[in-house]
Amino acid sequence: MERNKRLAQIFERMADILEFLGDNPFRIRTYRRVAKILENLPMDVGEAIESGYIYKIKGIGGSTLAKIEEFLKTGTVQKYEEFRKKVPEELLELMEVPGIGPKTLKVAYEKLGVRTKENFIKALKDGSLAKLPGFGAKKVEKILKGLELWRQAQERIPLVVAYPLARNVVEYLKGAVGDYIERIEVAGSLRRMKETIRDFDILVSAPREHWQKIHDAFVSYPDIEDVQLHGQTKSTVLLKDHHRQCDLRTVEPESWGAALQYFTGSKHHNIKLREIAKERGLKINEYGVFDAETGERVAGRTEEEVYAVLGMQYIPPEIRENTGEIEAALEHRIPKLVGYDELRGDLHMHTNWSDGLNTVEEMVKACIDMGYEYMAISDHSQSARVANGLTPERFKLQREEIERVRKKYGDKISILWSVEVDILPDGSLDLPDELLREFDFVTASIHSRFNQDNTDRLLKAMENPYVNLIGHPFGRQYGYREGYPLDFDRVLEKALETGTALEINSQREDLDSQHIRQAVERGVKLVVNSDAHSVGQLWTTRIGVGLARRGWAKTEDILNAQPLEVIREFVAKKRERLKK
DNA sequence: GCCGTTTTCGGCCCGACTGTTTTCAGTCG
Repeated sequence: MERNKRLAQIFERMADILEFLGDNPFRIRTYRRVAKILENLPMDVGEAIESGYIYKIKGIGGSTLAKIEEFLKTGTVQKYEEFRKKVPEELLELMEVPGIGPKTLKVAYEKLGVRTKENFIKALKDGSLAKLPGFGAKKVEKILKGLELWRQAQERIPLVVAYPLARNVVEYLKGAVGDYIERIEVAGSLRRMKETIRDFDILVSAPREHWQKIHDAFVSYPDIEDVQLHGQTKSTVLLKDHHRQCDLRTVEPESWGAALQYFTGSKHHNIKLREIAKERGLKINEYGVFDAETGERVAGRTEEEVYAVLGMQYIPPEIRENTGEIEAALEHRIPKLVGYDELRGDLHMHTNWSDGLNTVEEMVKACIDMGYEYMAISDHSQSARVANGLTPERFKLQREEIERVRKKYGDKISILWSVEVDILPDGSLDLPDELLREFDFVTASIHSRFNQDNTDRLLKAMENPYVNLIGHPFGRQYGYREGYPLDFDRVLEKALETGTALEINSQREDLDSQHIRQAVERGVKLVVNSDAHSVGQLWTTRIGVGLARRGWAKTEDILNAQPLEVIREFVAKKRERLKK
């Protein structure tokens, strides 16, 4: 899949260059769309061509196909190589800066001879850009501010970090001006549960006479670094935490659904939606859906209404990426995704026996509060020395404590005795089979040698009859640490063959939604876990369910959305099948 | 660039805000 990514980058880059050159905007859009398609291709491009899959994709035409074939043959695209000579790479980077667009750069390039980032900043500061027609002091100041913002917001933050930050703002607003608010929701990429987040969009519906009070309260939020915009329909602030930009928009209640749909995006999803609306003689914007002829309002109060009037099934926010969901909704074949309230248990958490903060009893009480029917205590095994991993002897002592807690809380929740056993460099496990067979559920994970391809290591671990789940398969922490190289296709195949599940690790965001979608399509079972090291981290399974939904996972795809008997059966079946 | 039982040519999503304008261009989401 590396090739897909590289090719997608080429198309994205060509779009940037064309934008700079002032080319036909629709051609630019096409290139960007192609890049997006390639990124989300469920198979390698070469395979997509051989199998004929690619010919069925709408949006890939003759000349795109020729470029793809050229790339497969020569490793590059001639047209791209030509384009590259026309613009300094450094300038293209600046297009990501808020306030700087292609036209600004082009003027600087042509009128001032700017060729580098440094040149550009100099032109801003010495006033030479401000003198040009169409520019002025304020514009320059805005761009300088944008540069600073860009530097800080370079890094998108992981969803699991962003989520509570946005929630805090919402809770604050509810407390401060809740009486005036009819509805409030975080929209944007956070609502879509995208793996990483750049900024927050908060949407409020309220009668117009209260809007100003709501915006006044918003810009008085205590953890603000800077107020950038303070209007009565839209305000923008910069939060201190991670320098995130946070927008607030207010709309009339009759526009709530249309606005929520609009501000949730994604952009590609919305564009496609409007095309369809247009075909049907409708016009759709953030205020509602209207008859294109008469201007009469046909929908807008709820999101459901908006999709229904377009002849579509309701599309859950998590899959609004224009990767097939719109076509599916038109044909009413969007599956019912696993729900946020459907998790019946959490199968991965640590206690103070290894590197967790809380006792077994504290974790159990917290899981009862979460409303779980079952849970698994899964401390580290011995070779995880930094994590205070347990030797077989200490596991026996731990088991005795779990037995004691079971007696106390057994009527409220089923406590599984589990382990996160280390997969050693040769693919063998850190504990003997005689001990592994005693556990109710076994998760195996890699915690060493992150720089090598670990495919064979994982495959071997999956062949052990007592291993039920591979923990954080890619060994990554989204936004912080790239995972090791892995042949995911082979992992999926082996998982299916051996009856082993793969973990959606909520805090690490490993797997990501594309992997999840592949697993779901292949029929591999998944488990959504928190990997909590304290009671305060148990909530994060909400993130994992969000990722699962982004990957189109249904209830039956998620093992821990099933009754305990199903999990017991899953464990027994593998042991039976691979009996030694 | 792509696309088509209303088109193989002429379309291609939509609105707000800002700054530099006196009617609009550029940028953003």
